Amino acid sequence: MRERLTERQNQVYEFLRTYVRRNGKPPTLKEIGAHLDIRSTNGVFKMLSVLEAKGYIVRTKHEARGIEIVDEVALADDEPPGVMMLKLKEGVGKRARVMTSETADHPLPRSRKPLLLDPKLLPDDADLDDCLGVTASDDGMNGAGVRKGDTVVVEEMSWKDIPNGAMAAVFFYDRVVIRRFEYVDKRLHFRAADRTYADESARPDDPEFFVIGRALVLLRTLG
Amino acid sequence: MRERLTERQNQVYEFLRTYVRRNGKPPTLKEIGAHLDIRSTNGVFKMLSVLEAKGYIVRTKHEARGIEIVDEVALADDEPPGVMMLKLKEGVGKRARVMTSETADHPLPRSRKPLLLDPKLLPDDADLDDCLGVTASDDGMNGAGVRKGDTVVVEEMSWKDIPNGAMAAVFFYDRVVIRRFEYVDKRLHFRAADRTYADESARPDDPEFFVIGRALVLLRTLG
DNA sequence: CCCCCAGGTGAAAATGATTTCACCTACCTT
DNA sequence: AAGGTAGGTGAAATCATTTTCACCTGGGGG
Repeated sequence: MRERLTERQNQVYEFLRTYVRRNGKPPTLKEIGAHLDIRSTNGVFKMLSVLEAKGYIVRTKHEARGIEIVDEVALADDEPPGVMMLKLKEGVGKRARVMTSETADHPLPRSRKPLLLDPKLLPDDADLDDCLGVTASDDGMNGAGVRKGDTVVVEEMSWKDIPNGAMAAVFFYDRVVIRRFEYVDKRLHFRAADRTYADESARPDDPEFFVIGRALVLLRTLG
Repeated sequence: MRERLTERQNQVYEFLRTYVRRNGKPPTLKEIGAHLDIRSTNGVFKMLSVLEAKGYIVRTKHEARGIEIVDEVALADDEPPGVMMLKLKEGVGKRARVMTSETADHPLPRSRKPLLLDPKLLPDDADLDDCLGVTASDDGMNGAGVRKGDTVVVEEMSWKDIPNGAMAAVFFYDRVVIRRFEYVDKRLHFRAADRTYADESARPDDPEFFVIGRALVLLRTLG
């Protein structure tokens, strides 16, 4: 396993990844600095040196944009229990923000494999930076067309911001499921769309139920 | 249609594409020259100017490796009755080939709006260049989780290459629908997954039934 | 025959980008 | 309090790349 990155280092790393995906080439030190508010290219330079030392990137000396991102070979036991990291293609000019595990109230295990998704598929008010993909782990929303194994793009947000009746991704114990969300009588309600699955409800502070966010897009591999 | 390239120009263009795919970034003028035996970077510079003028690349002035390969999406000007063009992101560089109407036996009206899709979602044997997105126009596959309005990524292919039992996108009269495909008794069979929809069958040469291709991925905007 | 075009050569000028140098500031640990 | 680590500032030095300038070449077509 590679040495862990600090939050700041991870910000640089994630910026590199999104930049490359977006622009087809690595950024310059100046661009990295501009996006992460590091005024001196040397600050960036040192940061990259650390990333290289830890094995996350490889650089070529003196080469313009001489950065290569090293692909992590996902270990079997490190595999995501239903949550993967989504990288969204966005228009030029928008700033990438990194969602670290610490940002969420719950530690969400993530895959390092990004998925591309066209932002046109998302509603305009969705914040691209807060989106991630989860895998529905049951057939509780079969009646609404969401099946076990489907990938669902979720905009991470507090349950407070999810409108009643919207579809949400929820951490139930240790699995991610999709449910119709409702907040009534000071309780969170998770309604399944299948008779064989029971509706659930919980107090907002119940640690066994964690609302990841609003479900936006469904992706399914057919065949 | 873009102006044609001369042989030499095409060599440069193809080199750009392969370089980007292999290295995750565009080459420098010197590198291009080295591979194509052009000693002066200026020779390369002019060559690139031509490619840009003809619309094959876009450059950013003064930027190191400031080359982008342009995907052509030349399409009919009328809006889609269920078919849109899909653009697939491949590796780092963008790539899309236009499936012209002439390629298919049937004229497929297409939207000008490309959609990005991560190739990881597709099976390895699928040819990215043959993929396009269609909109399911009925609920005939509801039982299989495909609903009216869903976007389905289809790999264009002859019905001869679609395995029995696979999901396929089919042009029924004037609408695109998804059905389970089967070729039995010298007839094409299209089976719905909903009792309220009848199964259909047709002779291979029936002009009213045109098989667009194999259904690979489902995309649905939730909400 | 002459002119134009695709393709080039070479070198110098002008930016872009990376590296090095010399210090600095929190914060955490011993 | 001392020392290490993560993250930074600024400017100068150096190397990388692009762009411009001036001029060359060989094969068509009028």
